[in-house]
Amino acid sequence: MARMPKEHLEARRRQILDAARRCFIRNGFHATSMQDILAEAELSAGAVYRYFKSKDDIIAATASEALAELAAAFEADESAAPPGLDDIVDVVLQVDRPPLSGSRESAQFLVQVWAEALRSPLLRTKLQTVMEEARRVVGGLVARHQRHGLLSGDVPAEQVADVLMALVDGFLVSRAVYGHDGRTDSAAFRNGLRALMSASGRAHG
Amino acid sequence: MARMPKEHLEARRRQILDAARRCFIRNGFHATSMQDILAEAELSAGAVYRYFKSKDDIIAATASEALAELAAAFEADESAAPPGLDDIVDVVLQVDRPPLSGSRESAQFLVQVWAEALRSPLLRTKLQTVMEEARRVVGGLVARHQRHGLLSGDVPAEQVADVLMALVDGFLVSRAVYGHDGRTDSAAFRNGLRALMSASGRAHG
DNA sequence: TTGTCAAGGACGAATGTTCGTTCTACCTTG
DNA sequence: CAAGGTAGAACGAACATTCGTCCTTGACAA
Repeated sequence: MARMPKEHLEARRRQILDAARRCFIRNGFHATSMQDILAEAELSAGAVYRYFKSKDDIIAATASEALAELAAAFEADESAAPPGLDDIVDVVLQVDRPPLSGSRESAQFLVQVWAEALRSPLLRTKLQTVMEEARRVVGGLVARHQRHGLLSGDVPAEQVADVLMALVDGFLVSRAVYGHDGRTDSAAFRNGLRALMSASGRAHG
Repeated sequence: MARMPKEHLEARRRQILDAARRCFIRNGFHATSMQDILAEAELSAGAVYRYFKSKDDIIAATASEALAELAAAFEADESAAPPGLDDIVDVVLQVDRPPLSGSRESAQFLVQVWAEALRSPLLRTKLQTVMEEARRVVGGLVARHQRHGLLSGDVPAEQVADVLMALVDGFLVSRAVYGHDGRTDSAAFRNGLRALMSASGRAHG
């Protein structure tokens, strides 16, 4: 019996997933062909189909991985020292797998995942689960601030959490679409958010 | 000569674009086939190809239309009475073409457009142009608030504007992915944002 | 250590399908 | 009735996937 070390099996999977991810970022899930992935991974069709049973399988695997990284970034924040509410955007900066990409690519891939979630009920459910958990984490953060009197307790923590989550998503969109200019600099973003958070309560024209 | 009334030509275009848009929302640009569009529009291939020279042409037309609607929503805000900063999200609620969809579908389509902008330089440029203009409008709104002392003048208006723009984008993502629950209710969202904006300036744990 | 072997792994041409698009014949309209 | 509009079959290209073949690997006996 010539069974190869299981680490090589995992390495091949990684090789394929990374290549596929690069392709998906470049062209989206459905405009990249299998041949694109094969070329990027420098493997033959037969080789790839040994590790994944279909293209949809590869799509699901890469998307799930991205969501898992996003979830991990939020969960890491829960146990860590509670940051200021205006640091929330930095959470997404942790979502970044070194060998592949800078944070820009991660943001771009997440945009593709959102789009795909609109047509794949399974992926959609996974995404909703991850964001539900993230909302819980951020909601706890908000509630803590409310208890410390740093934030009005009149408004449900969840509503504020939803705003912060939207900020994260919106920042990801900016980063994905506009790239690395001032608009996607997290420090400038945090600065703007801090200014907004210290506005006088009644803002009306 | 049997030239048909020009209004019918425009009506056919509209019919095709609307059908295509519905398909694109349902399945994304590249997972919907021409046959899907033909069936949805209840037209033959020959008919559709009289009005659009390719599928990419249809994609570009629908995407441009969506961006134009987004731009119009922002520009409408510029001339109108200046709303409170926390009303900014309502701007996107105007981006909604009646016969086609509720605001949910518009949000879903915009997510698809974002994803497509990552692979189409032309669409990307258009999107950047629209958002640049929107940033100018929102930036002016922020500057006005700063002049009235409702917002600190220490921070560049653009940075605050970027945060608000991200809020809009993030709200669109929520609306697209999660649908019509509390999280996508603009009133609740505005409520949360208002709470956040009246936080004490030093928010740190 | 080294030679042998069976099974796992990789390849790439082949397959059937589906895609976007075109073409020709027919119909409708002013 | 002529020109514009429509239909739907037909086309080649490109797609995801499979298959037969060959190569590589690790286990094991000597």
